[in-house]
Amino acid sequence: MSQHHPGPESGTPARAAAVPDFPDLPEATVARLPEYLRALHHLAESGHDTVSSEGLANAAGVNSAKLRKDLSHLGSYGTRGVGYDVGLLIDQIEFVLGLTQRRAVALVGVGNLGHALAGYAGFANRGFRISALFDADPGRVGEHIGDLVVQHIDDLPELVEAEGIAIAVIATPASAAQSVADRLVAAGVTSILNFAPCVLSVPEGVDVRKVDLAIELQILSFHEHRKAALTALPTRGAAGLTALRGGLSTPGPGEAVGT
Amino acid sequence: MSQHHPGPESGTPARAAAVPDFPDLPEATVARLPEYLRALHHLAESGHDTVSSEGLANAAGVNSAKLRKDLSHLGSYGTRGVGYDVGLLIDQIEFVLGLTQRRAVALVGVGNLGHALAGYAGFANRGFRISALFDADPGRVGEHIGDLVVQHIDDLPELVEAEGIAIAVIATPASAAQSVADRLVAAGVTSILNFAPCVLSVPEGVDVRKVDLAIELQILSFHEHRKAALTALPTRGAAGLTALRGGLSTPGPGEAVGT
DNA sequence: CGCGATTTGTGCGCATCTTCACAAGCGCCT
DNA sequence: AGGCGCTTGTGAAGATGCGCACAAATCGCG
Repeated sequence: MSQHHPGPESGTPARAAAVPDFPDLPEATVARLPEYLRALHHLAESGHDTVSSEGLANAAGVNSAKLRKDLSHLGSYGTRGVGYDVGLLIDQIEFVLGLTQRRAVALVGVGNLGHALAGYAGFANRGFRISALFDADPGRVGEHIGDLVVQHIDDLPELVEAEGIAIAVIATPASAAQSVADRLVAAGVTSILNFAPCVLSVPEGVDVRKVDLAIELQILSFHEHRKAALTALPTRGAAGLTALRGGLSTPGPGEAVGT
Repeated sequence: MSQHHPGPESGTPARAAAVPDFPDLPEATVARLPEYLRALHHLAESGHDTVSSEGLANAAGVNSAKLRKDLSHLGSYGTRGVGYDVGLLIDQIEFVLGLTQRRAVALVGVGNLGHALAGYAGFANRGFRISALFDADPGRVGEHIGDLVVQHIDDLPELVEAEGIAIAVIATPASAAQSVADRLVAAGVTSILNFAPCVLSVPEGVDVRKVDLAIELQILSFHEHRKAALTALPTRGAAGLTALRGGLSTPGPGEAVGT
């Protein structure tokens, strides 16, 4: 995974326009690159050297035209008539995402969810290293989780500095989240992943992404409600119900609905 | 969600827009309603009876015009010159989201993450009840978590039927996720929240939402990379760096960077 | 009873995102 | 060498979403 991106100038011919490599990608594209990356690693492990846009698009669950346009923003790394070089594309995407070196991440809040996140192998496998755990509860400080020890949140500044942490995860109750965010920012953290169900207010220049598990379920609930209304009401809707409940025998060509 | 059909006229009356209670909300609106709902409950607990679009928009972290447009899709539940009735709005949103009755949810995969999700209070507080836990590992079957007992996944069909489960959460390793999804669909589940880092293929009519924790971090990593490039390069960029790292003393009026 | 202050609901232009469709490029085969 | 089939990269059209700005509606007050 820690493959090196091609040398600054050597190797491939000069990047079109890529001055210091900052293509200013559309947000929608950025959000999909990690999915492509995961699919590419999977392909690489299966022994594929090249892949067509159609093949990669399938593996990533998107439309092939969209995938090509996304990749075109990174530069021209495909070969017409052939496809994309899997290894090269992995390197390029990892470079753009800033994953050429493993990033240190702090995790604040070692409760129910925090414990699970601290032990989640998916982070370690995909470019990150949980470098420090924090909690405000003195009863939890000192606890060992994996090969880390829970620190008191007052020690945040020193550890952020020492470990070179720029990204933090908040897994505290909502009531504590804003205060924690303030302290993280004060300590120098510039990106926050927030699992607490609340809105965070942070200074300009700090990025916040939010994951709210209940919200995801509520969105699904809406669609359940809608499906129920559609199959119950329309007189000609009987076919709809049959299709819904009966379609299970053909799990093949369905569509996964993402993000 | 599940595939819009571009062919408007033929086939089903797809454009029939308004089923009595079904406003055909834009997806973007649906995704925000839960956030409004959370903010409204918070306001209600603080004793507010009414709230202006500006106030609610602040609490939910969105633009007030956007909020008004979102709510207008539900109908006219505001009073000009006054604002929105908090209680009424809560009822309306909960109805549209299908939360008027607590929904039963199945959780498959009682590993690291699954344990945390099973114990997550946020589900219970916001319209859901985890009604059954499943795992494929016989070593885990029978384990007590909260007041539930882990069932073997072979018992899925009976319990889905008995508990009236329409929504399921997948918290298994990626390698098992597709197979689990197939079995869920076969058992009658029509909405899936997938925590496994892989693309699920499901029949039409089944909704899938995906939460990939590593992807969220990778998106943040991209922005970190970009910020680093921007502050390192421009000669006059010293100011930018100062602003970034030094802005901590004024955590007040900042903006959360979303979506 | 009418007026001004306030706030909703929405029309409209702009931006972003998606999808189609096709020319240009590449490798292979004859 | 030349033609042929395959795949990329992209222009353009369409869809969706966003936010401004303002008319319409309501309340409270003199």
